[in-house]
Amino acid sequence: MSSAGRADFRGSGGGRWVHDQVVPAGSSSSRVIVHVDLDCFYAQVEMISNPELKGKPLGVQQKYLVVTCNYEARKLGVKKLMNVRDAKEKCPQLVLVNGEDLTRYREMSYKVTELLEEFSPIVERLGFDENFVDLTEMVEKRLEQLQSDEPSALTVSGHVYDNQPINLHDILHIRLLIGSQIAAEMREAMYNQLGLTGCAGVASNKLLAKLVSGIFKPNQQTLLLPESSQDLIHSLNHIKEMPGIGYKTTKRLEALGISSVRDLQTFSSKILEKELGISVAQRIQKLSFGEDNSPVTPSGPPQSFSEEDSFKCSSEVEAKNKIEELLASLLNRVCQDGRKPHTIRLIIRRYSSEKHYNRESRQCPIPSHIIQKLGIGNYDVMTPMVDVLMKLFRNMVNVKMPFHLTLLSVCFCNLKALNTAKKGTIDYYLTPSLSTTSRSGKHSFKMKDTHMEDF
DNA sequence: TGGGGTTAT
DNA sequence: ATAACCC
Repeated sequence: MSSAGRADFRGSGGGRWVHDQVVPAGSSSSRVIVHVDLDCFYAQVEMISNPELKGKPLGVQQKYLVVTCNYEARKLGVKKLMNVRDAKEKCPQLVLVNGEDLTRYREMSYKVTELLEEFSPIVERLGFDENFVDLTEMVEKRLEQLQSDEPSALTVSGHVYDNQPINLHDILHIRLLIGSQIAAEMREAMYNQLGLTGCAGVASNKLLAKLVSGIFKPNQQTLLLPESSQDLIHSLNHIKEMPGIGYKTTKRLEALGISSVRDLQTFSSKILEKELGISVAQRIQKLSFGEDNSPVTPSGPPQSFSEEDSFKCSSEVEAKNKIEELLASLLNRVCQDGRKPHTIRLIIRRYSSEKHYNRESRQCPIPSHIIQKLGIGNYDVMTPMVDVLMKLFRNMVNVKMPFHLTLLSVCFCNLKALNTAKKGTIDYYLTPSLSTTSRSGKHSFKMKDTHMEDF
C-alpha cells in the first residue's frame, strides 16, 4: 500500500487536519459519515400536501417528463425521468401532479437540512433530497459518556452491508455502530417532525456512505464496515455509477478502455494523469479504491438563487415576458432570504439538434441603487432590473437576426449579508456599497463582470 | 430530459 | 464565462 493511500487516515507526526481542525496525535482520524437520502422526495412532498394521493401511483411532472414517482408507480413500471407518454402507457392509472414550481420542495428540503443540523452542524446538501453529516465528533462524545455503562446498548441499527459481523473489540466498528444509531434517530426525527421517510448510509467517508445508503431501498439504512468496502465498490457494474465520475469523464475513460472499477484501479496513473490532468486523475483513481478524503463541507445558506423555464422563444417580446416572470419569483425569494445579491446572470439555451450541453450566460453587477431597494418587496426594482437583463440578452442574442431559444434562466448570486458594517470599522471600508462613493468602485471588485455602463 | 444546485478553471 | 459535477 502506498503512503499516499494511507495518508488520509493515518497522518504521521504531531497531528493531522480533520475538517479544518488539528486533532491530537494518537487519536484516530477515521471519520464517521452518514448520507441521508429521502425517498422519492417530490412525490413525498406532494402526498403530504394532498393525502388523497397516498396509496395511488403518483408521478411528478415537469414539462413532458415524469421526473420522479412514488413506489406505487415504480411497482407498475414507471421510472424516473420517463416520458409522460411512456409512463401513461405503462401505467394508465398513474396520477400526475405538476412539479415545475419547486417552492414547496425547496422549503421542505431546507427543513430537513435544519433538522439534521441539530444533530451536528456539519451538514452538506447535495441537491434537494440528500445530505451528508459528519458524525465523528458526536460519536466521540457518545463513546465517552457510554464507556463502561451498559455494553448492551452496543447494537447496530439497521442493516450491515454483506451481513458482515461486528467486532465489538474493534474501535472502528464500535464508532460506526454508534453512527448507525444516530442515523436511526435522524430518520425517526425526520418522520416524526416532518413526515418524511428516507434511507441512510453510514461509512468512513462520503463516497462509501453514499454508495451504501442505496443498498436497502426505501426507508432503510445500511452500515458499511471497513472490511467490506472493496466488495461495495466492486459491486458497481460500471465506472459511470461512481459518484464523481460524470458523463464527460466516463466517455474519456471508455476511450482508454476503462469500464469497470477494477479497470480504473489498475490503469497506469501516469497515463491517466496525462489524459485527464493530474487533479481529476488522482481524485477518481482514489475513488476507485473507495478512498475519498473530501470533507463534509457545511452548505449553509444558498450561494445563488435561480429560476428557469424551458420553452420556445423566438422573439424579444417573448423573452422579456418570460424574464419578467422569472424575475418576479426571484425577487420574492431574495426578499425572504434577507441577504442581497450583488450579481445578476442571464442564461439561455439555443435550439440545436445536436450538442449535449449548450448554455450561454452573461452576468453583470447589480447597480447599487437597485440593491438598496431590494429588501422592501417592491415593484420599482422590476423595471430597472428587466432593463439590465434585456441588455444582457441583447449582448448574447442578435435580435436583428432570427433566433430560437429553448430555455431562459435568471440567477442572483454573489449574495452578501446586509450592511452590518459600521462607519470607522474595517468592514465599512471593505463594503463596496458604503465606501464606494470615495473611489470609483466600478472596477474594484468584479473585473470579469460585464459593466452595463460600458455599452 | 427538468429545474434546480456546487466548485474548478 | 464556461465546464464539469451532483440531484
